Amino acid sequence: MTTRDRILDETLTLFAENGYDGTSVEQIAEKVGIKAPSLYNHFKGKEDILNALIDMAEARYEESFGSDKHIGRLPESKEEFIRSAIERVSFTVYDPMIRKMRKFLVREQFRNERFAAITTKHQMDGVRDMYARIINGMMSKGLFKEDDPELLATEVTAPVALWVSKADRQPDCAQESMECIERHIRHFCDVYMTE
Amino acid sequence: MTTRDRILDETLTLFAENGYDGTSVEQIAEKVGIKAPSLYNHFKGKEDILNALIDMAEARYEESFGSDKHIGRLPESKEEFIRSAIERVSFTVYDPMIRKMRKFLVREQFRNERFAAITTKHQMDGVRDMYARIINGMMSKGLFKEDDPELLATEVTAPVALWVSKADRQPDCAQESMECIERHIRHFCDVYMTE
DNA sequence: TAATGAAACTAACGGTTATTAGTCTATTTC
DNA sequence: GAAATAGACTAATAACCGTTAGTTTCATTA
Repeated sequence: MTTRDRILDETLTLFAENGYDGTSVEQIAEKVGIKAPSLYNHFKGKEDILNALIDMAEARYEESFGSDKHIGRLPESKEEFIRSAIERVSFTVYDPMIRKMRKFLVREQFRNERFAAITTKHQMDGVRDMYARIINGMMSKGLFKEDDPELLATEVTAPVALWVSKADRQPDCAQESMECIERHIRHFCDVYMTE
Repeated sequence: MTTRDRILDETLTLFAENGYDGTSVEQIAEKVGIKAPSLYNHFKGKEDILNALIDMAEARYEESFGSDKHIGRLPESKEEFIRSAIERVSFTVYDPMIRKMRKFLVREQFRNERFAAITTKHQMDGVRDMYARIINGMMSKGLFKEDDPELLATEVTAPVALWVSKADRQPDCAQESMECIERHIRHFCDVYMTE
C-alpha cells in the first residue's frame, strides 16, 4: 500500500469522524506516520486530498451501481428477495469502509454542487435504481404485482436508507435498526408481491 | 428582538451554511453588527452558542411533536389526507427557519450523542409518530385498511424525508422533489386506504 | 561510480482563531 | 444627582493553522 493510499485512507477516517474543517493536516500526517510537510510530496494541499476523496466516492459509485453486474441473479421467490435484501443492507451497515464513506459524504454534502450530487447518488438514486431494475425483472416473471417499479423501489429503499443513517449516527441502535428494516421489507413484500 | 436572540439567529444561519468549524466568532459578530469580544457579554464562548442552539432544536421538537395539538382535525377523506400532507411538506421544505435548523442538525449530527439523538427525532421519529397517530385515528374510522399504523407511517414518511433532504442539498430540485413526493403519497393512499 | 529522483525531514512563515483584560458610554435605579 | 449595571469598545495574547523553503537520505539507474 503506497503512502498516497495510506494518506487517503487515514484522511477518510478523520474526515468521517471530525469533518474537513475539524481535521488538521498535522493530524493526518500523524496517523500516516510522517510529518505534515511530507504530505505535500503527494498532494498539492489539504483541499487536494479532499478532491481525491470525492473522486474516490464517485468512482466507487460507478463501480457499485454503474452496471447491472452487481445485481447478480434475480431472486426467484419472496424469501430469496428478502434474504438478499437483508444481506445487502447488513453488509452496508457494518462494513467500516462504506460507513466511513457515508459519514464523510453526509458531513460534506453542502460543500458544493458536486458533493451534493454525489451524496444524492449514494444515498438515494443508486440503490433505488438498482431495486427498480430488480423489481422490474421480477415483475416480468410475475413475482410482483403490476405497478410502477421505480415507485416501488422508492418505497422499499427509502426507509432502509433512513434507518441506515440512524445507525451511522447512533451505532448502539444498529441491531435494532436492522430488525426494523427486516420488518419493513417483509411488510413490503406482503403488500406488493404475488402469492 | 434582544441581542442574544439576534446572535442565535445569525449563528444558526452561519452554522447551517458553513458548519460549526467553518464559522468564526468574528463572522457571527459581524452579521449581528457588533465586535467579536462583545459576544462574550451574552455567551461564555463559541461552544456555549452551539449548546444554546441545540437547546432550541430540542425545544422546537417538543413544541412541534410533543403533543397531539398540531395534528388538528383528522382528515375525513383520501383527498383531504393528501392535501394536508402535501401542505405540511411544502411548508417544511420552503420555510427558511426550518430549513436552517435541518441543515444545522444534519451537519452537526455526529458531534455527540445528544446531537445524534435530536437529529433522529427531527428527521425520523417526530413525523413518523405523528403520522402513526393520524393513521391510527383514520383506521378506527375505516379510512385505512387494517394494518400496523407505525409501519404505514414509516412507509409514507421515509421517502418524504429523503426527498426533503435532497431538496436541502440541491435547492434547484425542490420543485421536482415536491412532485415526486406527491406521486408517492398518492400511490401510498391508493394502496393502503379503503375506497 | 556518479547522477537522478522520490520522499522524508527541520525550520520557519504569515495568517487566523478563540478568548481575556481593561476601558468607555449610556441607561436604569436608588 | 449619584451609583450601578449592561453592553459596547480597543488592544493584546497564545495557540494553531496550512503552507513553503531548503536540506538530507536512500534506492534506482546510466
